[in-house]
Amino acid sequence: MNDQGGSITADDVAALAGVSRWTVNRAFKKDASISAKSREKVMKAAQELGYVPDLLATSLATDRTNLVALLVDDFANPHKLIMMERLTRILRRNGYDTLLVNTSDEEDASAALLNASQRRVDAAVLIGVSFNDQSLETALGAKRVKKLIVFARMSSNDNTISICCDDRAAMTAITQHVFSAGYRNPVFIAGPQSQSAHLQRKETFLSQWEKTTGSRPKFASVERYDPKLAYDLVAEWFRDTPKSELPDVLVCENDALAMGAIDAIRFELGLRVSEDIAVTGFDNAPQASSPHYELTTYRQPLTEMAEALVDVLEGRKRKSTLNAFQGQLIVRKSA
Amino acid sequence: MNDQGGSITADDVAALAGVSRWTVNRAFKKDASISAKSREKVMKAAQELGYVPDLLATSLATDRTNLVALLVDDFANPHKLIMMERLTRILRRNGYDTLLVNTSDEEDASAALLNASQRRVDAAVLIGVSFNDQSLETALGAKRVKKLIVFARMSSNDNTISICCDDRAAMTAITQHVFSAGYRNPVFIAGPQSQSAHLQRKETFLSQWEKTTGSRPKFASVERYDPKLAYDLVAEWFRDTPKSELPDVLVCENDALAMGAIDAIRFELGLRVSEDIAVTGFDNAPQASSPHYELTTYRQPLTEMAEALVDVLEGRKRKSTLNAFQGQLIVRKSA
DNA sequence: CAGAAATTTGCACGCGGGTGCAAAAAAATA
DNA sequence: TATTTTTTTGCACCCGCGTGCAAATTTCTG
Repeated sequence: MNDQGGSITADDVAALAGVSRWTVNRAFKKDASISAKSREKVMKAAQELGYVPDLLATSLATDRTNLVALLVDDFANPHKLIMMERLTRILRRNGYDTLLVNTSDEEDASAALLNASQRRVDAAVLIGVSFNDQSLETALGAKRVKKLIVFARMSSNDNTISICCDDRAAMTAITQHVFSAGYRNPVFIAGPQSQSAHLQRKETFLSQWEKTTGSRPKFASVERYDPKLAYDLVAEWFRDTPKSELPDVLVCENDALAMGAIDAIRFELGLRVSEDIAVTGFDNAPQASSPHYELTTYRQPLTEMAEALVDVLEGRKRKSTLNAFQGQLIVRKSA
Repeated sequence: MNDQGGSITADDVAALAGVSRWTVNRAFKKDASISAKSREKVMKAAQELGYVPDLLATSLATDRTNLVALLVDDFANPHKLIMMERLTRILRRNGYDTLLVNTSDEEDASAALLNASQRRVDAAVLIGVSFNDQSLETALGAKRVKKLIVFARMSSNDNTISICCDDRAAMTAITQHVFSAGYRNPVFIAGPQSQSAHLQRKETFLSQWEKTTGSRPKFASVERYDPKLAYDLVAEWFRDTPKSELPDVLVCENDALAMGAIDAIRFELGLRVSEDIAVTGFDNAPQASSPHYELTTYRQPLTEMAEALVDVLEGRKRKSTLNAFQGQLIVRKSA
C-alpha cells in the first residue's frame, strides 16, 4: 500500500526513488555516506509523498528521543510562563521537544518521573519548587531518566545538575541597593524551605545584611510561591503593628511574593509602597513592570541558561560553569 | 545481560519469572487472557527488577502514543497557565502525556504540527490564538495528525473539532449585566481578528447591545492578547477625549486586555475604574481577583471542557455537544 | 586500460513489544 | 477415567528505522 493506508514509510519512498530503504534513511541523516545524486532522488520522492522520518522508530532504534520532560508544580507564578516559553523555544531550536509534566497534584515527583522515563526522555528538567532530596533520590532510583536537571535553582544533590544564576551575587546586588537607598529595617519574605532544590537568597540576604549593619533581619516564609499567601502573611503580620515599628522594606524571594506583599501593603494596611514600605522581588515577571507594581527586581539570564541546558543535553559543558550566570538588577519605583 | 546493560526488558522479567516474554506483556495488559497465578509471578519479578513497559515500543507497535501536542502561541496571558495546568492534569489522569509546542515564533503553525506528527501524537490541541484557516489547512495537508482540536475557541474549519463554552450565552450575560448596571456608552476591546479560530464575543456583544438599545457600540482591536497593547490602545485613544465623551464601560474580550485597560485608565488617564470607566473581562485569570483589578469577568468551565477533550480523544462524544459549555459570570467591583 | 583505493549501496539483524493463531494445559463433562 | 470444552501459553511475524559489514560501484593511479 502506498500513501493512504496510514503513513508513508521509507519503503514507499525507496520504491518511488528506485533505491533501497536504507538509502532513503541515509538521505535523511546528516553525515551519512551517500552520493549527492541519490540523496537528491530520494528527497524528491520524499517530498512528493510527504514522507517524514518517524521519530518513534528512530528513538527506539537509537535510544535517543530528543525529548525533554519539563516538570512544573507551580502554576500560580506567571513567571513560569516566561520560563516555559524560553525553554521550549530554545530546546526546539536545537532539535528537542518538550514533555510538559504537571507535578502539582502528585504528592511525589517520582511518579511523574517514572512516567517520563517510560517515554525514555533524554532528560528531566525541574522548574518546580517543591521537590526535595528525598523525591529526587527515589526518582533516580528508577534510573531510567538519564539526566536530572534543576533549572533556575540550586541543588545539593550530587546526581543532579543545576543550572542557575549566581544567587549570591544577585542577592548581594539587591542588598546593596536596598542599603544604599537608605532602608534600615528590612524583613525577608521567603518561599517554601525545601531540602535540596533551594535558593541561596534568604541566607545571602541575611548574612550580607548582618555583615553590613551588624543586625540580623527578621524573615518569614510561606508554603508556596503564591501571591495570595504572601498577601495573607503580610496582612496578618503587620495589621496591628504600630507604624513606627513596621519594616521599611520587604525583600521578597521572588516577584510572585512581592506582588502579593504590595497588594497587602496597599489594600490591607492602607500604606504607600516605597514611601511607607518598599518592596523588592526577583525574576522580573511580566507584571513587575506594570504601573501597579513598578517592582524593583532581578532578571536572570534565561536565554543564556536555556542554552547552557542544551549544552548539558549534548554532553558538552562542565558542571562547574553552571551556577554562576549573571543577571541584572532592575530598579523601579517600588524600592 | 540482565539489569545494568541499559534498561530492563520484558525478556529479563520473563527469564526471572520462568515464563515467556509474551506472558510478561500480557501481565501488563488490562484485559488480557492470563491466569492470576502467572500474572502474580510476573508482577513480582517485574517489581524486583524495576521493569516498566517501554512506551516507545508500545506506541510503535500499536500506532497509539497516548501523547497530545499542546500548541501555545500566547505566553503573555497568565490565564494560559491555568489552562495548561488543567489540561495536563486531566490528560495525565486519563493516561495521556502532553507535548508542549511553542508556536509563538513560527510564522506558521504547520511546522509545529509537522513536528508533532513525527512523534505520532494522537491529537493536537490548540490553545493559541493566531492560527488561521490557512495554516490549519496546510497543517491538515500533512494528514499525519489524527485529530486537530481547537480548545476554548470556535473554529469554522470542518476538519477541526472545537471545544468551547457557549460564547454567545456568556457574552449575553455580560451584556445584560453591563446594561442593567446602568452603563450606556460602551466600547468593545477585541483581540486579533483571525479567520477561523475566533471568538463570537465581539459580534455577540455588538448585536446584543444594538438589539437592546438601538445603537451599535464602537470597538477597537489589538494584534495580540497582550495587556501592554491594550494599555497603549486605551491610553492613546482616550488621552485627549473630553471626559464627557469618554465611554462609561470597556467591555474586553479577555482579562489580559481588561487588565491592560484598567492600568491605562488609572495611570494614563488618571481616572477611577468603575466610577469613571468600568471594565469587564473574560476568563477569570488569577490576577482578576487581585484587589488592584477586582475584575468583573466570566469563568469558563475548564475542567468540564478538559474532560470533554478526553472524551473526544477516546472517540466517544458527538461533535454537536462540544460548543455549549456553560460558565459563570463573576461580578466584582470593576463593573 | 588494468588494478588498487575510495565511495556507495544492500542486507541481516536488532530496538521492545503487540497481534492473531495454533499448541498445550487446565477445567468441566460424561 | 476418557473426552470435550475452555483457558493459557508460546510463537512467527510486524511496527519503522539504525548499525555494522560485505558486496557492488565509482574514482583514481600508473
